[in-house]
Amino acid sequence: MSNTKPRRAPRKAPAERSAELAQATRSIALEQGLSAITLRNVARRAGVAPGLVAHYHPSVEMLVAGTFSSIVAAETEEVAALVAGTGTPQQGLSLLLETLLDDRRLDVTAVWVEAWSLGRRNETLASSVREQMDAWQAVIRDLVAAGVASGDFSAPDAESVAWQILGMVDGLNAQALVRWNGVADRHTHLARAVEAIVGAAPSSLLPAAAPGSDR
Amino acid sequence: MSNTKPRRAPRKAPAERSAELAQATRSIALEQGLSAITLRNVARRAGVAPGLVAHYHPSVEMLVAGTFSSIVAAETEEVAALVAGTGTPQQGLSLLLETLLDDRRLDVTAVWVEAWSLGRRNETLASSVREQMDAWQAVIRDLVAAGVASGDFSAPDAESVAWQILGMVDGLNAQALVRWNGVADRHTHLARAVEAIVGAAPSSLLPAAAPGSDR
DNA sequence: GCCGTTATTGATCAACTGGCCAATAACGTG
DNA sequence: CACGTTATTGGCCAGTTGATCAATAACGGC
Repeated sequence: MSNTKPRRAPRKAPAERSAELAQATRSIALEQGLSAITLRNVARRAGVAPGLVAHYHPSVEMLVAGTFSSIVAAETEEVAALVAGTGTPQQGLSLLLETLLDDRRLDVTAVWVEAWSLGRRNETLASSVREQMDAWQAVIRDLVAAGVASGDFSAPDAESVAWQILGMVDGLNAQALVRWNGVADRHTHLARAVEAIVGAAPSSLLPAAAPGSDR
Repeated sequence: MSNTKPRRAPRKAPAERSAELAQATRSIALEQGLSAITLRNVARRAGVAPGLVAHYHPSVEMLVAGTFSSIVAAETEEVAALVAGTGTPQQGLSLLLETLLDDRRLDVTAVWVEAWSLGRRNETLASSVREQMDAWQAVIRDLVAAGVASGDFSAPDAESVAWQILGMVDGLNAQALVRWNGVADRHTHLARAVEAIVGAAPSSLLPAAAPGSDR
């Protein structure tokens, strides 16, 4: 009753308020897209006045770029950590492909695709996009290089092959964004394609056999 | 001197004016993106008053969707015709991959990527996107099916494989949009990957040998 | 407890958007 | 030649956007 109209947001430490705004902005980007990041939208979700958002982020362009980086960097680190816990390079690469094709990451894919477009008019964002693409490529490249070192892969150029794999994954995900239920066996086909370009043995990148079949 | 201020655009036949507006809109989309399609932008480029654009296109949403379809359908037909003129399925598929990775088509790729994002808020556009993706997939699917029929390919599911190839190509192109000079040997890697998923002989999809080497 | 610092507000501004419409003028049919 | 049709205009409206700023109020050091 009494707080149906909270006239003024409680004063908070800048670090705390800044974190709140960042979280509000991230959730908007994931739910409605990067282009839904406006001073008023962010302010409404955070429960503050529009001017306060501008106070913390004098430029919306930078807020968009920072939010993009925050979202995708978190995913990169998460997947990299996941893959780092596996044994052989084949298992690592297989798990990486399986994870990236997971439908639950479609919201992040949407952010990627929108960033590619918006980067055309927002140079700050474009720079962030290139940075984050480099980070992704490095994860894959290291994995491929490890496989080459162990003799499991035979790709002569891990750098180039990593870009190629990244591009394929992005394309398949973007496609799933529009035609979510179109393709069957995405993972199987992708695994075969990746085996070919990294020079891995056929079927060596297919998902681990069904649980219980080898025990 | 006399025509520095043409007060009024000459009255033209509706079909002619409509074609002019369509051309103006297409050029804007290719140069500045689909989101630059506004009543005033189109009017300025066509040399008419903003109201006239609204007169011919009561809904901007539909104008955007129509322009998207016009641009990408032209490309699909062009490439389909090009491929239809080749001999074997291998040659056709190889030429298709080579053509689609051509840097000169980046402006069309940008339109594709933006359409994927804008389709989220423009249902008319989203519908057009699905339609044009289907058209692309059909071209590839027929090519793969022809190869299976001739015994050159062994893909069990041309439908699914075609979607996969389309996704890969789109992803690599979108990547080139941002990192235009990043990857070397894009075509070679892609050809290997496609050979694997269509079940073609190794190197059978590489570009035709250097002129003179086999003659 | 006083006071400077600053977090927070809400209004305002210019610039843009799509859509609408009365007025104008050029065309083709009669 | 007259007249109805309609291509074309330009202004208007309500909505959105990012940015700015004076006013307010809460915090923390003294």
